[in-house]
Formats: sequence, structure tokens, C-alpha cells
Amino acid sequence: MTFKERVLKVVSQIPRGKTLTYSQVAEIAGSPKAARVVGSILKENFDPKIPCHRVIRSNGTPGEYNRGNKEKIRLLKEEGAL
DNA sequence: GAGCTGACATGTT
DNA sequence: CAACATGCCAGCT
Repeated sequence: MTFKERVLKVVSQIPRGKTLTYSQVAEIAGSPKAARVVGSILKENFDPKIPCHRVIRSNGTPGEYNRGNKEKIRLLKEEGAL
């Protein structure tokens, strides 16, 4: 089980309407300081089972998104997470 | 195993 | 408030 797999699993388990920060995901995955790695992994993953838009920065800003940063914000609004 | 990379975080300037 | 600098660490070559 690599860190990547754990990150994907964690993100896939984020409930609708909720958001986690990259740090939180990294922490749950087992490496609290590997927030960057989390991003690197999410950008490569296009699996619909992984709601990467629910993962945001620690300061509350959305961060980046493979389908467009605007889309990420919109999705969060749709789900009521924002 | 070494080096480079980067969807981050936090502190300075 | 924005730009810059440093630390951090797993993935990839």
C-alpha cells in the first residue's frame, strides 16, 4: 500500500458537502507533512470515484483543479460546502 | 540510490 | 495584500 493509494482512498471517502485540506488528507493518509504529494497524486487521478474538488488548501482557498479552478468552486457551491 | 518535481504550508519582506 | 523564500516529502526518471 503506497501513500498514493491511501490518499486516493481517503479522498474517495469524503462525504458530499464536506471538504478536507491537503494537510488533513495527508495526515489521515499517514504523512502530515506530505500535503504537496497529495496534490501531485490528485492531479494525475481522473477517476470519478475520487472527488478531488473536495480537497482544498489550509487557508480555505480552493487551490488548483484539473478541470478548471472555477469548476472546482462551482462544485463546492453546488454541494453546499462553500 | 540520487536528483528533480510539485493541486502545499508557513513565515518574512 | 502580494511576492519571495524555506521546509517538506512521496512519486518519477
